[in-house]
Order: sequence, then structure tokens, then C-alpha cells
Amino acid sequence: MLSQDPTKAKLLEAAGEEFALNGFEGATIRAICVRAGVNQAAVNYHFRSKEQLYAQAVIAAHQCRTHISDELPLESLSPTEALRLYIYSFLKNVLEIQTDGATWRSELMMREILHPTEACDALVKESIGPQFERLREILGRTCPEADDTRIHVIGFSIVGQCLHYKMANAVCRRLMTTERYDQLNLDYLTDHITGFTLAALGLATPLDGAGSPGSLVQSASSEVLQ
Amino acid sequence: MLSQDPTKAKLLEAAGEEFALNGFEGATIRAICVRAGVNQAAVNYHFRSKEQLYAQAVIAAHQCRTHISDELPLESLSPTEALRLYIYSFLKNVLEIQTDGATWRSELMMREILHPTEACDALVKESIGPQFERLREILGRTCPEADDTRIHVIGFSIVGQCLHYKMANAVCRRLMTTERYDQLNLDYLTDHITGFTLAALGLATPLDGAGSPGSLVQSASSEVLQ
Amino acid sequence: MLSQDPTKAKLLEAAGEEFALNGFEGATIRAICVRAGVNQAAVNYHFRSKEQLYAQAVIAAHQCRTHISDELPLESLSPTEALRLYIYSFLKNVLEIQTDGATWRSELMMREILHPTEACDALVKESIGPQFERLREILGRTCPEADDTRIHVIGFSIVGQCLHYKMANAVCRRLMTTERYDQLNLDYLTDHITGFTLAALGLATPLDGAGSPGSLVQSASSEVLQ
Amino acid sequence: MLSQDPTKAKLLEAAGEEFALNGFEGATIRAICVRAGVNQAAVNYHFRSKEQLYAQAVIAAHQCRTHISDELPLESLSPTEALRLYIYSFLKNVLEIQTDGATWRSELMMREILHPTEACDALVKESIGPQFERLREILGRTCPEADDTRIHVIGFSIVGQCLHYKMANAVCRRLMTTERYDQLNLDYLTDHITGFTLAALGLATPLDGAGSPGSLVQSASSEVLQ
DNA sequence: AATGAATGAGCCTTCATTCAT
DNA sequence: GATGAATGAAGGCTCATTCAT
Repeated sequence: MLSQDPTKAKLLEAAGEEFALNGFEGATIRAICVRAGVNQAAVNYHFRSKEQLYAQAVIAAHQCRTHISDELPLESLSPTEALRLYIYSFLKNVLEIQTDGATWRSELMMREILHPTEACDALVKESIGPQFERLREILGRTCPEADDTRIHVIGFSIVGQCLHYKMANAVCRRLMTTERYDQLNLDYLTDHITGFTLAALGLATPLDGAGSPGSLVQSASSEVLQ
Repeated sequence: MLSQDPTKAKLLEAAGEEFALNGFEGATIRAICVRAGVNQAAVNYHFRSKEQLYAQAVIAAHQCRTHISDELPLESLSPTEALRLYIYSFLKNVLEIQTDGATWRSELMMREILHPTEACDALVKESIGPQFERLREILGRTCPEADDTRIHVIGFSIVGQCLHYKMANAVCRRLMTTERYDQLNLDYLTDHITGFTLAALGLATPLDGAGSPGSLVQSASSEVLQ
Repeated sequence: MLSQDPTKAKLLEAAGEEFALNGFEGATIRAICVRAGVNQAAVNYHFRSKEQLYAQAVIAAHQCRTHISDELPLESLSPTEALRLYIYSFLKNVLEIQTDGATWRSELMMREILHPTEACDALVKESIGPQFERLREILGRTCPEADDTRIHVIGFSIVGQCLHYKMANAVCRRLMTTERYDQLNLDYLTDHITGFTLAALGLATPLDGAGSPGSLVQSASSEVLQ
Repeated sequence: MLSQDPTKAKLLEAAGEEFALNGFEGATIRAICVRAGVNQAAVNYHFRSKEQLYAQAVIAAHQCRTHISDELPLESLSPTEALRLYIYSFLKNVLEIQTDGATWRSELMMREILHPTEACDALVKESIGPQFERLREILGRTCPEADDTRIHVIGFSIVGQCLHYKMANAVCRRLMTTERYDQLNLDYLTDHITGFTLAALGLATPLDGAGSPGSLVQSASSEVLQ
């Protein structure tokens, strides 16, 4: 999928995992090559340096992610339904409740977002940008009178709410009791963020804390946050 | 304030800046000691290891931050006003539009939040926890019917919106034109997040994008995001 | 001339330049192949190893040099004239005041002379030896009573004087002012070494420093040492 | 003598030997440290890099050499005697027929002379320059009418003759039979070069090859060239 | 209490070489 | 015959740490 060359592909995969786990400085070429099962000199042969391997790994990682735009028929839904579906899909991606259970792609992206390198441009252009564009389309339909800047900050409010559970996961866990924290599964968070947002946009009744709106999405999984 | 020992204090300050700038692995003891103007062996002498220096530096850093709870008389305000003041204060802290212009304390906290170490417990207990508790008090008054879990996720929604401009700053910048990005100063963001949140809670009219509610806080500064 | 195989020839040429410039250890196979415009594996394919490439390059290099014995009709000259012509020709070769301006062949020979490898035998046998033999013939005519050992050391005295300006060029330059150093062109050195040698052999009046003997060789060039 | 610091001194000594033996590129820091019996990281601690270690080693090496100017009372001798003594001393130094038998200092100097680095300036200024100055003083007395340039080239003729047996030793050996080469001991070469030079300067009868002038210097050694 | 010197481990990179095609 | 891919070994260097003072 990424490359016909098995060595290069193995290296990108292994590098992604190591960089996600230990960061750029913390990861070592030796560990990457051991994980990939290739010779240590292969990194400098296929990529010129550790830096370039990192950049390529980041780009390769997000190219493997499932894009929301690919799987969601947002146009055929009402804005309300589309928004809920978007948030659900975004959360699922972020919390990486996915098929293969590989959690490192999101980790790598979070690192890149917080401390951008030269790979950030490509990441935004090819992955984050199009994904955010889908959100702006939805919001454009729900808030026809908002200007472009306001559409952006509304989008950021939505994305920020979702990403918080990835970025500040450790803090969230420590701020709650274990029992309460365990309630924060995908459905609960989807309901909350969707309800919060729709109410803010005037598309639903404000939160009163009495109950949660029914979930539009049938989800068999109720995994808690990792 | 940090320590009676000048060498130790200098070391903690220098370590905080280096760790914030380069991360734990990227920062070197040599650079820290050069910055602090002390001998390289001093780190292992005063602290036992690089790890412990990092932990102490994190704790020392957030002890210097101005706590919202210290400066805001939230009890004497209406819930709406208190919330706006909280968001304003939080954003100002996060965006580090502060007196000394030292941006490294927030950087260090973001690193610790995203990749928690043993210092995370102390950070939450002594700094983030009390701060979040103030928010929960405000929310408890505005949403008397919400249970504790819901109070938490509402709090996370607020905090997540604010932190997004710190965490994903590089991405936000790339998703907008420079002109629009430059609009996102402290006042604008305070207005937006406050309005978004109040509407979600039924304390204000929903956003329609037509205009921004007037600012409760008189702010002389209109600094854009760094 | 060197080889029918164009790849092999290009490799030898490129290797000679790289080895001359950086020495055996300093030169890399990659740089040689880049310069030759061939694949990196070609060296180990055509030659067995870096060592053998070096040896072949040294031999190939001195095979391209113009031999004094080829261009000088020493037999038809008086011993005095022959000696002057030999010294002139030797100096010209050493100082590499030549047509193509390629200075690397002499460099390579100097390296081999100072730190002989297995290529030294061939170098002496095929290039230096015959050239020295011509000098011995001349000296045999001027010093008929000298034994073979003395002929050798007289020859070494002549060659040593000439080579000094190649070998210790950097030192000579630093021992003189720039103006005086610039006087040391081919004619001046030919006159000096010839006069010095002829006087030592009783074939001319001793040096008194008053002036230089007229040059037998008409030289249009007055290049200074490089 | 070089330094009070034992590690630094050991390192300079070992580095000199390794660099003399294998050249800058060929010598490895590991071998140097093994020879010096110190840790490999000591090189980067005391000197900043391999380059600077090399430069310091060259300077340190020639500072240990016995200066002709220190041991020869040239002023009390006739010019002829002084010249012979100078040549004898120079040859002894070059051929390194010395007490400790350490041949590496001359080797290192030859390398630096042929391929000068930044250490060359110091080498000329502190070691070669003063030594050559003594020769110029002697020549100034024997050739009162020669200008400065001519004094220099006469000096180069003398030094060139001597150095040839060091620089081109391998070639000399190959150009002669072993029996004849073995005749070239210190006395023989001193006699030859002195006679050759004195005759060239009109201070002795020209060479006729019949015999060698008696040696002024009583030498117990008759070592052949190494 | 504090420091210059020294160290073992490990880093990234480059080397000459070989392999599979 | 010739080459892109891959490799084991070693390179110089930097790291956090410890030692002796």
C-alpha cells in the first residue's frame, strides 16, 4: 500500500511505532531497525537521515488512516445527523477504537501537532485539512450566516472537545474517579459533545444534565478510553 | 520561592526552559548547566538523576503560575460572569499573554499532559486539579441537575476548546489564512468560547454567527496568538 | 591507452584524482564512483578491492606522465647542457607546469613515495627508475672517476634539490616573504640548481651570489610555483 | 614537559605515534586511546575533536625535538666547520638516529610538510623556522654577496639534499643494490652533502668521485638508513 | 558544597563490500 | 556485464553519570 519495497515499508511502519512511543529524540535507529528486522544501515540508505525517516514516517502514517470523508455519506444526512456522525467518527478515530488496535498512528499525529516539524505541512494538507473541510461544509449548512472565521472557531470548538480526550487523557483520568471515568465510552462522549455542540448552535435543546439524547449511531462497542 | 539554594533554583529554572524547548530526551544536562551557569556535575549532585530533575522542574514550573483561584472572586459574580471570567483567565494563561512573556511554563505543562511522567500526579493534584475544581463549582451552580460525570465532561468541553489553541496551534494556523488567523486574539476567543458554552448550557442565545456578544472583561490587550 | 574498457578507465582516472587529493584512507569509493559516473559496486567488480584500485591508479597515473627520456636528445648535448636540460625538465614535471594543468598525478606520486605501498615497486621500475637512469648516464660522463654509489648520491643531491620545492612547498612559502617566494619561477630554480650542481661537480665557477648564469633553455613561461 | 596533565600528555604522545604511522584519516581515536590507556571519550573532553587532537599532537611533537640551535656552538666554528656540523646534525635528526629510537616525530613532520594543515604555521614558526635561520646565518657568512633570495634557495638546496633520504627513502632503496644502499650511513651522507655543498659554494675542491673528504665529526655510529 | 576530570554506553552515520537480479 | 539494494563493522562523537579532590 505504501510502497512496493518491503524494506522501506517495514522501516516506515517500525519507525512510526517507535517515534510514536518515544518521540523523535527518544527513539533510536537501532530499535527501529530491530523492530523492522532490517540492518541498521538501511535507514541511511533508504532515507538520508533520522530526520527524514521521521518525516516520511509521519506522512506514511496518516496516509493509512481512514478518512472520514471516505466513509461517511454526509450529504444525504440532515445537518444534525451529519454532525453527530462526524463527531462519532472523529472520536472513534482519535480514541483509536479500531480494527487493528494500533494506537501509534494517533500518537504520532499528536506529537506532530504539538511539536510540528517539516512534516506538519504535508500532514495538514493531505490529512487534517480535508477532514476539517468536511466539518466546515456541515457547519456551513447549519450556520449559513456565520463568516469564515466563525466557522473555523466553531470547528475548533468541536475538534478541541474531541481531541481533549486524547491529548489530556492522563489528566482526565486523574480528575475523575475510576468509576466515573469508565463511563466515558465512545457513545457517551459522542452524545455529550454532539448535544453540547447542537445546543450551542441552536439545533437542540440546551443541556440540563438530566439525560443524554438518544444515539443516532448504533454502536456495538462500548470500549472505555484506553 | 522555589528554593533557598540559589544553585538549585537556577538549575530548576534552566531545566524548565530546556525541557520545554527540547523535551526530556532532547534536552541535555550540559545545556541546562550552561544556561544555569553551574557545573555539569551539579545536576547529579543536587538531584539524583536527569529524571528527577525533570520531575522537580515540572512541579516548580506550575508552582510559579498564577492560579485562577487566587485572583478571581468568582463567588461574587453571577454564574455567567464567572464562566466568562474563568475562560478569559484560562485562555490568557494558556496563550501565555503574560507579563514576563515566558512561554516555556505552558510548553512544559503541555508536554507533561501529553506524555505524563511521575510528575503528572503532582501536577494534577497541586495545579490542574484545584483549577478544574473552581470550574466545577461554577458549573455546579449553572447546571444544578447535572450529575458529577456530566459536570466533568462539560468542564472538559470548555477546557478542551481553550487548550486546542495551544495544543494544535500549528494546525490552526495552517488551516486558516493569515488574515483570519490574526483575528484570533484573546478577546475574540474569549467571546466565542464563552458564547458557545453559555448557549450550550442554555444561558445565552445560540450562536447564529451574526455577531459576537459584548465582552464582559475590559481587556487592553489584543495580542494575537503567538 | 590505459584500458580498452571505458568504465575501468574512467574509474582509474577518478580514483587517481581522489586518492591524490585525499589520500588512500581519506578517499571514498563512493566519491570515486560519483566522479567517474559509475555505479558504486563497479569498483569491487572491476578491481577486487579498494587497495587494488589504488595500486592500479598509481601505476596508471605515472604511465601518463611524459618521460624525460622520451623528449630529450641528451646524447647530442654536452654534459653541461644535458644536465641543465634534465633539471629543467624535471622541475617542470615536478612543479607540474604542464599543458593540462592537472596537478594530481604528481600529488599521487608524492604520496606513494612518502608512504610506499605495493605499487611502489612498479612505480620505481617503470617510471622513476628509467628516469633516474638517464641522470646517471649524464653524471657518468661528467664524473668518469666516480663509483656507482657516488653517482647515486650525486643524483640524489640533484633530485632532492628539485623535489624539495614540491614536497616542502608549504614550508618554503612560509619561510620567505611573498615577494621573494614569487621570484622562484621555473627559470630561476633551473638556473640555481644547475649552477649549484655544476659548481659542485667542478663544471662551473662556484656560486658567489652575484648573479645567475644565463639560461640555456629558452622558456616562454615564467610561472611561479603554484 | 608537555603538560602536567598525565592523561592529556599520554594522549598527545599516543596520537602522535598513531597519526605518524597511519595518517590523519587512517588513525582512529579508538587506537589512540587504547595506546594511551585512557577512555575513548577523553579525546573529545580534552580536545574538541580529532582534528584538534591532530593539530596539538603535531605541535607537541616538534616541541620535543632537539633543536640544532640548542646544541651547536656554531659561532665558534669556521663557516666550513659550521656547515658540516649543521648538515651532520640535520641528517641525524632527520634519519632519527637518536637516543630513544622514536621515529614517529619525523614521520609526523613529513606528513605535515607534505600535506599541511593548520598546524603547519606553528610548526614553521616554532621549529623549522628557527632551525632554518641558523642555516641562513652560516650561509650569510660564507656567501656575503648573495641576496636574501639566493640565501634561501642555497639553504633549500642543502635541506633538500638531506630530506630526500627521509622523504624518498623507499625510492632510494629501490634504485640501489642492497650492498650499495647499506653504505649510506650517517658519516657517508654527511661527507657527501657537505662536500657537494662546499664545492658548490667554492669553499672546497669540486667532487671528482675519487674519495671523500675526512669527517670533522667523530661519530661512533655508523647506522645505515632504516 | 561543589567541581574539573574521566568514564562506559550508546548515539547516528559512513564505510567497503556483497548479494540478487 | 553491470547495478540497485542491503549489510556488518567501524567510525567519530555525545550522553548522563561518577570519581577524586
